[in-house]
Amino acid sequence: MASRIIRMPGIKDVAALAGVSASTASKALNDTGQLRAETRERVRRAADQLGFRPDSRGRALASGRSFTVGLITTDSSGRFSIPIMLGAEDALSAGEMALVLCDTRDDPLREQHYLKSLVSRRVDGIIVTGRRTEAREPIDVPIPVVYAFSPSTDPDDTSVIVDDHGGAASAVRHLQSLGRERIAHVTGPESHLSAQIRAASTMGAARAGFVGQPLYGEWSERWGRHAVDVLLRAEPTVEAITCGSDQIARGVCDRLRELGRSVPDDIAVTGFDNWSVMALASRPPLTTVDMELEELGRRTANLLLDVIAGEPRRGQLILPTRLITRESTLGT
Amino acid sequence: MASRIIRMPGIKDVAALAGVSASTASKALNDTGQLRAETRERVRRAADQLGFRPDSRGRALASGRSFTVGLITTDSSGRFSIPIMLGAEDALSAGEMALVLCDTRDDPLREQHYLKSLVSRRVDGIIVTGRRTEAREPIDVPIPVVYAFSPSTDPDDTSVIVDDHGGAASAVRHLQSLGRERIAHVTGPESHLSAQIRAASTMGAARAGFVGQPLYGEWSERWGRHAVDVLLRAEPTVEAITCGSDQIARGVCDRLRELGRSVPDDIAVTGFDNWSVMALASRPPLTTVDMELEELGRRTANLLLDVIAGEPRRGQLILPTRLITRESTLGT
DNA sequence: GAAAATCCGGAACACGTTTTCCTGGACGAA
DNA sequence: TTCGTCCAGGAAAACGTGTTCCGGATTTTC
Repeated sequence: MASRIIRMPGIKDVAALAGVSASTASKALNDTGQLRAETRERVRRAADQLGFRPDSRGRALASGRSFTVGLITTDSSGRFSIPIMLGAEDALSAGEMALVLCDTRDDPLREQHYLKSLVSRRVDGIIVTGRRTEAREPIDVPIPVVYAFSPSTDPDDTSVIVDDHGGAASAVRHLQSLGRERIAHVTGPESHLSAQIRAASTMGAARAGFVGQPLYGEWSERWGRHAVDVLLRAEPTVEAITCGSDQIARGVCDRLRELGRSVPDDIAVTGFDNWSVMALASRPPLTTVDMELEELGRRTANLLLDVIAGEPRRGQLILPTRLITRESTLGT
Repeated sequence: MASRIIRMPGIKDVAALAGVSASTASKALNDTGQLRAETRERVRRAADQLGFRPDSRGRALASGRSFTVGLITTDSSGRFSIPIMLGAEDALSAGEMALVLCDTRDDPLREQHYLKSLVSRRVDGIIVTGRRTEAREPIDVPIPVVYAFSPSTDPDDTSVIVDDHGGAASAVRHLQSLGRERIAHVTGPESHLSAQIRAASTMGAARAGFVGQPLYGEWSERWGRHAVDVLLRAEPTVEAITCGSDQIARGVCDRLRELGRSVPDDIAVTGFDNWSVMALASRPPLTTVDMELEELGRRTANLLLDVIAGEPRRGQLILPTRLITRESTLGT
């Protein structure tokens, strides 16, 4: 149990114990000013002895910075924003920055509430992230902002986004390198930008080998299973299916197995997301495109630190994806 | 783009614009002291006009509180701690408290680092949560702490935990109410406390109807599928299988279907977690035990607020689970 | 009409740190 | 000796609030 709270030692207590003034103690602990080495050491020992931790509220006030950044996410369930968050937190904690979490639950009112709160806290910067890859309206605050995953509609804002285009193309090229030419694509709702981009990019990379039209549906295993029936009826000679998500790909694999088609011997399958609970549990495990969201979070945080330091990097930074190859294309 | 950062208006700017002193402005905005209504209104208008947001660093310093709580989690992937976190954040944001996120990634060194950082920030309180239900060593800080999901080993600490016992029993009672008596149990590693408790509780509730021994394995679909083979060989007359997780239950359903057994007509199945990506995608969708982790997060946060307010609630608070019934026991 | 009560608002301080400026002493050079 | 230089450390201000105390002005009471 935490001992009864008395009072935490302040720098004045340290100074008193070391027999110096508060300002001298500050200099000693921060390696600044002109002090004898012996004095520095004495102050340090006093600080250690008292378990002194400088009060960052005072420091924040004096330095004009709060050493805090806010993370605004609209994605409560967090499939995408959680890894981004963790990456950002990782990068920030290295620099003694803290990250305060604000989940708006897609409610504009809550978003306003959080923005006011963050401004009130004089946060050094804000990271904005969302569930979709569609550009979102920028937020209006007199504080450095970087957008992650969902870019700002203002091209002058700083955004870090996933290379959906390259990701989809990499899956196709991988299949082609395995000798598969006749490629189909099953993905989510056509209203989703990421579905559109992945589909367009797949068609572009597959060129003449692309069979039929992209099959738009929903981001679910059920749709993946159903799409297989639709596809095989129309295009029985298909050699590979790239999917817009791992969920869809898993449904595709399940249905193919039920129909007695071997994956990948008869038909190779790829997913998108590298969502381990889907990609690894699928039978067979999925070759899939990893968006490297944690790295995206790290990059976003570092970019934000640059902006805070006064080196604004305007525009969109597009991060590469990584293709993870597994049995659904390689076999055992 | 955020307009160039000039300087945020302080309370002195508001005061100057309203033609009063800073202290008067403070009183006007905080509804304290003795002021004419007219003066109050004038100050408020000035504040609005300037878009004044009080600097919470100053406020924190003056009030002795930071209006911030830290959340320490060891669970980077976040299956369990994410909903807890969101619930806590929800409860805290209502009280104008911010939540700073600290993911230790199970590294004691990082944990120490974060603790120092939180103490430095003079956080008002700390929530500690983990991946397992095993009790964990308490943290040593002169700040109010509440443990969520993973209780503290010190029974005098405040912990909020899930009623694994009641959850498992509720699934069994549900099956019994449907006329199923011969019940088996498939769960995770015996080394996991939650697996042990759920198994013991299942056996206790099933009484004479319990068939064989609990099947311990791993938290995976693969194990669920395999366990079905083991179970049916030894106990062909089983009427229902309760599982220690939704992943296992999904594997069980898949294997039963492959073997031509109908769920639930031949054998009913229940899961644990209500992890929607498993429970809803399973064929059929799973009757399962929801641990209500978001509510747990909310309760934890509110408890912490109580402790901060000086009303310590010692000991373990065990929150009830909720049984979600779906087709895997009810049929269509 | 004078004393007392009431109301309004300002000055000063506290919170904990960093930073700027300044002073007193030691020392070397002329 | 005297002046200048350099060094070690202290005093005070600054950051932005909230709060306590106090004085002046207005109203009430006798």
